[in-house]
Amino acid sequence: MDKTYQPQQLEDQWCKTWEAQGYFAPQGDGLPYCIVIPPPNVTGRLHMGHGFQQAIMDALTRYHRMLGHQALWQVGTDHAGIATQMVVERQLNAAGTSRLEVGRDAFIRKVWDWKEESGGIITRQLRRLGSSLDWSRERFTMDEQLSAVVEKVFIDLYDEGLIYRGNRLVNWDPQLHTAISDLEVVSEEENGSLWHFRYPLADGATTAEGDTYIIIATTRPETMLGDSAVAVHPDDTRYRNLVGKFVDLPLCDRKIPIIADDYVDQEFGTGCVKITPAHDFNDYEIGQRHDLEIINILTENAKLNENAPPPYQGLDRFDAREKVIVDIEALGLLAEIEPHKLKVPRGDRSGVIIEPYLTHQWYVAVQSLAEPAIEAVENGDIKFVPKNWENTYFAWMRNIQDWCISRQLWWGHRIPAWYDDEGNIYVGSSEAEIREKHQLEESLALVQDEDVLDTWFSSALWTFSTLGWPDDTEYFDRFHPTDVLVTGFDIIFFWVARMIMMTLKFTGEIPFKEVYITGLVRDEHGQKMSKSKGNILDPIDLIDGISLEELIEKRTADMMQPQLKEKVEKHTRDSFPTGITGYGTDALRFTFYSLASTGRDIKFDLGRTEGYRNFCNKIWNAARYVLMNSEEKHIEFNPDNQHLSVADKWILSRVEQTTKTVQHNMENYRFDLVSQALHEFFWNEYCDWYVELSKPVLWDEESNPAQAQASRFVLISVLEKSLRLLHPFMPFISEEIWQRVAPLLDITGDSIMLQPYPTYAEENIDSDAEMDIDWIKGVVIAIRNIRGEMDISPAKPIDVFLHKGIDNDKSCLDNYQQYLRKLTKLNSIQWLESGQTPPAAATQLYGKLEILVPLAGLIDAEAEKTRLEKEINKLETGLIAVSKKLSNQKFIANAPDAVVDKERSKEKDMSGALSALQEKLMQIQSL
RNA sequence: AGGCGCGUAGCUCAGUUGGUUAGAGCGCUACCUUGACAUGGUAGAGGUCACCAGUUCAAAUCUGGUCGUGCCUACCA
Repeated sequence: MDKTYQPQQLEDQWCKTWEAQGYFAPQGDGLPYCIVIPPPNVTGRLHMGHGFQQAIMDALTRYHRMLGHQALWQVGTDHAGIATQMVVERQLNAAGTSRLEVGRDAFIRKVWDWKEESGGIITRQLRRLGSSLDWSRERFTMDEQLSAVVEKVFIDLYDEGLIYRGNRLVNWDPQLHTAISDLEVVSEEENGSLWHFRYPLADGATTAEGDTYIIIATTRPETMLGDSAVAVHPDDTRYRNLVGKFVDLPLCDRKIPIIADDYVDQEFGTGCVKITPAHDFNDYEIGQRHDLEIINILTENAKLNENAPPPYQGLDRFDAREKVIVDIEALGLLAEIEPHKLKVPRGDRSGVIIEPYLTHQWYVAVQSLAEPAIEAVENGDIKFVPKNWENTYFAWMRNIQDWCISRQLWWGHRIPAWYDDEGNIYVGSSEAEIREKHQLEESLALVQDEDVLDTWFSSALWTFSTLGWPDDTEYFDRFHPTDVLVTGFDIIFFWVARMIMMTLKFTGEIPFKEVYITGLVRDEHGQKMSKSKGNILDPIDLIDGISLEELIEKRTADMMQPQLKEKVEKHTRDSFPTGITGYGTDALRFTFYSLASTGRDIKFDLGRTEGYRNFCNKIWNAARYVLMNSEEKHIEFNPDNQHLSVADKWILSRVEQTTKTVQHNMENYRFDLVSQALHEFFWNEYCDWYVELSKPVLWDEESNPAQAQASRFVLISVLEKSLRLLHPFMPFISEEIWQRVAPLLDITGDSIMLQPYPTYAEENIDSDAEMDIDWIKGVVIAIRNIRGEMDISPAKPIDVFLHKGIDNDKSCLDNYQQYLRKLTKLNSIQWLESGQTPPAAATQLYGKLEILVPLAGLIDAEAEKTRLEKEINKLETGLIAVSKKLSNQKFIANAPDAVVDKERSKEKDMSGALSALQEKLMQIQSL
């Protein structure tokens, strides 16, 4: 083995081998265990959030596979309608053409080409992470079979009346020319203005105060051209007399009514609201209530249409706004311009301001679907982890709106609906089928709906469509409901809720038993990672490493807003002045686990990745040590208990305890605690102590061959077991080392990933051994402490005396002297009987036992004095706290006996130690 | 405006049903290349657990409030 761990060399090869051998497919006849992957965008790239979630799903899958379950991690990708279409459109634009120019069929062919070309990127990245996905069952939302399910679901829901076509206001993206759902709109606070316009009262009416006009306020002045009323509150005495009268709408040559509606807030502005039913969701509602005219003044590009007065027709909405303001001012009707903060709705893809826009769209009536979906979580069939996310789910589900599922795109599942000349709607799987079903004449022309379905519509069917429902139910029957869904809280509404609704509706089953909601990975400053912020990290770059220049190039390429380039470059140079070192997949994965606690934000800390790369190196070198000491040596399997040293028994006990901790925390999805337990065990127990304790035994084999052989066996078998414990989290290094270690134990098997996961066996816990090793550690640390604090060269052998100990201390010294000698470089260690007088020395305590290093020639009495004083001081403060507690009668009376006893013995130990140290201090002072 | 979360060592975070002298990693200081590992070893410094009340024999932990901070939902034109 190489002297240092070099992940790049071994990871690639194992990815390929595992997959080629078919290890990722479910095997055996154990309990089925299934996770479906949240399908990433087929033409996308992996980001840190993916990396994090893949790491978790892979750990779960590998863990269950090793537990003997039939583990299936179902893989697949999503067609990502808008995102993918946008990319291809941009390519066409760059080539000087456009979607409309090439036409629908050719465009869709181009998208498929792009999918073929780029679709492999993300799946290659997934493989690099070591994800044990069953690639033989890879699915794509636009596959024939999945598309058939989409179609069936649409038709069935339509036939049941749960899908309908409606003409209402939607969120319209004027750049992408499509409707989007409420969830795809992000509203951010921005600075704007509130314009106050005077609307003259018609027919000589006046307000209560005698004004001939009323003042309305608006943040979108151009919409006044579509006003069809002015509303006031019915109780508002200022305007009560005006209700039923009219205003002359400026610039429009139109009279519009003044209506009363309690939607109006009397306190805000003047208490008069202009009502534009075609361009505002609230106004639309009011329009419905009062039967107002709906005047659409925009085209689908958000330019003013023929319903606007001629001077404005053809203007862009923002140009129209400027002109309206100028014209109103010219008429002397501009009362005031007030700075105003408002929430501006923007499309999450395009970033442009969304317009409420009246169009025909398809909707799912979700009310009846929502009820059972709520119940499934209420009654515990589906559990969220952490549980508090259930509140978020309930809050949304109980106030759910019908789902707009049509998108004015070309890339996606085309809506299976046809229209005749008279606008009749026919829904079915094909034109031919519809003609037959409805007995339509050949001469009747039918035209298919131009639109496609929201990508989330097909994603909602993902658990059952990927498993073969409804025709090929072998996998569906075995693996559905799936065991757990691993996803981020940002898509609880988009995806999780919709999956629950659709799956219950169509299969009668829940889609998954648990939903593990992960935190969101943020950058080192806690900022959300996004392309426009330029703080995106590609997990592959942390694995392989990347130079600063390449990273800048990557982050600034293909930006939607090129003006941000400079900022992104600077930010990148500040964050990674020397680029990023490659840390390997195992280190990256372990970082993710260590950060996977219950919080909702995960600040990614590269320092931890480096730490875990070092951990890998530690594992690597511990294995080197084991192999170097085992090669060409006789290994006695299952040695007789009598030949096991206390260290052997101890490490066997510790690995057992670790197994228990891992198991317990895996059940609760506490990957942070799992990784902590494994790290702690392997580094601080196996490497720091057990390996060191094994040295004196192995290096002195002649004097006790049976014991050396026993230790060698324990050394190897605990390493082997540790590798199995580690494997779900660090698949590559564990496999690489296991391949070399397993043969020493005559373990047959081609891969660690198919080996059994260690399970807890209480009989291996040995508390006597643990106590004795604690003694050894305690004494060793005491001696090292004196060395360190007294600045004694590690190279200098020293003499140690033990004094005032109890019987156990004496027998421990007798039994474990060789360990002490090896670990602390002793010249001699001697037991002083109670009658013997110790020399002047530096002192440490282990319980009652005094560990003494004589001053002679080594130690500065002043330094020891300072050290003792510090120690005494610490004890005194501790003792005061304990005594105070014990002198409190209420404490004695109320606290459980165990707690009181513990405090009592603590007091005894502390005061014993205190007086011992005080005595030592006096001794030193008297020198 | 409502809802949720967070505030523990310089940094990133643990702390399970209230009972430890409050922990880990990184960073920092000193010493050390000794036969697995300098991607290392040994020792050490560093926290009045945001603040204020309350419950309790006992609060980082429970309750209320304050301040700070982040997110989500709904929005006033």
